[in-house]
Amino acid sequence: VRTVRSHGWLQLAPNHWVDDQDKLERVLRLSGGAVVLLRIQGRGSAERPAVDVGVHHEHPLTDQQRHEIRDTVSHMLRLDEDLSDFYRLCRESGYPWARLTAGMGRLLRSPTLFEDVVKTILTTNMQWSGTLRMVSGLVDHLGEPYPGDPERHAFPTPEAMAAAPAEMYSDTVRLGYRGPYIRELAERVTAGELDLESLSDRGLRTEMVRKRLLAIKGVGRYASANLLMLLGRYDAIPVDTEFRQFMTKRYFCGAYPSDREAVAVYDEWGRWKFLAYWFDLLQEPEET
DNA sequence: GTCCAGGTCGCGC
DNA sequence: GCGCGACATGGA
Repeated sequence: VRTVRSHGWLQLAPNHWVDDQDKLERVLRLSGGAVVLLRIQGRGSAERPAVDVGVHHEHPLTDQQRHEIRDTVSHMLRLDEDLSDFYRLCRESGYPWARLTAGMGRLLRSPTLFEDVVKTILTTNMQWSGTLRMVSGLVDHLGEPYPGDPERHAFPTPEAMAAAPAEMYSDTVRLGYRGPYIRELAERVTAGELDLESLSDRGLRTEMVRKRLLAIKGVGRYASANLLMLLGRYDAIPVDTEFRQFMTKRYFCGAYPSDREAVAVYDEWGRWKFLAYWFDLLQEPEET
């Protein structure tokens, strides 16, 4: 479970991790409608990391398409995020994070916030296997196929998800009570009532972004904190069963702390609370 | 069968 | 603000 969690987003369709090659594959639908297959692989050293992106497409790519892919991959890997302040705090605190090296801490995210909101809602009150099943169902049934291998699909657009009949969610993908939440979200985004992607604006105040996220049906405290984390705002910790379990064991000798007490452990980390927790968790020896 | 998961909503207080 | 039951689904 811990291992799964540490690579969680990597496992959610249409992401596909090729284990023996340390490679991330993913079908991507470009804004113009072209559907391509990306193969993303790390390269270079720890000091000078680099990323190779292989693009598979029926036709030669235009410059605009190249730029879009470059921007998308950069967004997914958070190559533009500056974590140097967090690394500095780690050094200063003397925290025993021996394995922590520059470059860690860039948790994978999706090309769009829409996709991440959908996925986050599908993690709530659900075991990981259920999340995998539902996300795969959405991708397989509503995502556009990649022409080179029609078995593979992109993540569905809000339009495709809004246009799908309600039975698709209840009977085929079987989202349970989350179906109406997901459908309403897709409808509002499609109708232009809700501009999720504008929430990526770094100029917005975090409180403001949180408020907008909480206004989405199906997004509560945990989900909003998780989404803020995906947006590069680490001051809130998604308090879930995993967090509670870890904190109980790691800091409270098996006695259940309140959520408030547990979160307070990381108070000194200020706007980096989540990353502090994250590395704390990763440091913990793996179980089986 | 029963319990519950990487919670949230809609109540009533 | 806080406590509580309901909630679809599938896995343990």
